[in-house]
Amino acid sequence: MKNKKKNYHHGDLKPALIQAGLELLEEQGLEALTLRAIAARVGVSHTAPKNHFDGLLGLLAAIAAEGFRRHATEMRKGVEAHSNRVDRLRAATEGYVRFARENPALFKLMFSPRLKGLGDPDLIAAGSESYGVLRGIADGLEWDRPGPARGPGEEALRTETMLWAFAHGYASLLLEGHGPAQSDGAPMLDVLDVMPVFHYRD
Amino acid sequence: MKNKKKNYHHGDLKPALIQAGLELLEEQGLEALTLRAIAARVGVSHTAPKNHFDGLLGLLAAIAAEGFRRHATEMRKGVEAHSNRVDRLRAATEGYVRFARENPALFKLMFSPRLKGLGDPDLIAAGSESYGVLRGIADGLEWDRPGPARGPGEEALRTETMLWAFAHGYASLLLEGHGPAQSDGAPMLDVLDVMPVFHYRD
DNA sequence: TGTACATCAGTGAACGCGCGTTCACTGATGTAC
DNA sequence: TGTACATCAGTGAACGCGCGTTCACTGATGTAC
Repeated sequence: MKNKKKNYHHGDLKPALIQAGLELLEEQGLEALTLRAIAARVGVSHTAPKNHFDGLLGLLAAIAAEGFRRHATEMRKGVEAHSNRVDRLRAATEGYVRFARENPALFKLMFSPRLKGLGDPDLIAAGSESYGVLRGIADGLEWDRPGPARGPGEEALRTETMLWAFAHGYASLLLEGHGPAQSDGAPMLDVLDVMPVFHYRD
Repeated sequence: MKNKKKNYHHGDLKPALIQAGLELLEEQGLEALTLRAIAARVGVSHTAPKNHFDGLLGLLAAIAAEGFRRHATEMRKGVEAHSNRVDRLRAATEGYVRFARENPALFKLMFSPRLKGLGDPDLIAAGSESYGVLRGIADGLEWDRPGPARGPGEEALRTETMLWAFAHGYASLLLEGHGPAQSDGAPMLDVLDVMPVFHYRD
């Protein structure tokens, strides 16, 4: 039944469109992600997605949500191989950057301002899941102690902010080709060789 | 002569187009930056820019180059107020982020992949000028000493990479509204309260 | 000082393109009886 | 077991939109003599 030729109804169009979008992103980049191109890849008319998504933006949001879920998985994968908390943090950071390197167009889509204003619940939940990985690991860690003492809540937020800014910035520079020394084609220093050293407050 | 009404020739069209582009960016964002819109703002037909720029991309490159020059200026402004090297570095970082906050669309254009592949010499030079500010200030500074000892060249590259990743990531999260705690509308922690502490190697 | 003429800078109509959306439709499926 | 019918999912032609580019043109300017 599933492989019957020439079904008038596709039968599984919604996930098929998301999958096609992910493939298109990888092969042709963010600008190629149009309703017509995605539908054509599935072999369906370009008006068919309207039955499953709220226009192009709805479909893009679903693709981005899947991206955040994979992003979270990529970070967790490295984390679970370590028990030491600092090692776990380093593995998560490495996963953050690895995901961006291996899925550059998807990474850009995930952080696209077009989707931010949409308020799509699935996308928001997936984003929180991804943020939660870094957040959970960073909690209780510090990397230096400048300034006055802080409450544990503020200290945690500070660590998260530092870590996200660094990981996100490293990934962005990498994708944009704007990193130090990259103008002459040299590779960027490895992220683990550059990231701050964190320690666990006793 | 300059203010004569209804001049057939504009007389100063090239810089006027760049200025109009900067204003459009500020008022309507990156997506509004089309040949037609820029030309209309100057009061000229939308084919006129062809006489001064190599199509839309050429004009965008000129606008981005002006952006990098202002970016460099913004960083230098804070730097010159301090003599202590660590303070100078912090001021430069603050300038980096302030520029992004005050010119979000221009900042995005400057790092747009569309322009990276263009190879426009003026744009490359302006980018290098901006990079050079952080690079010059970061040289000789470190923020910790993990791992084996390094040569001074590699250590400098490491400091630059760390600093750019952090500043660029902080600015990006800020613009995208994806920072920690921002989903519930809370402001991000100040960049200076979050950035790593650098010290000067004796 | 005047004239001829080449060059420069801007015009505006037309073009082709790809986009998302709308709309009337139709084939397939599921359900009530 | 069969039939009627509502609903669902996909079709394909048409539409309007804004875009950058092309093209023949024209008004203004500068220069040679």
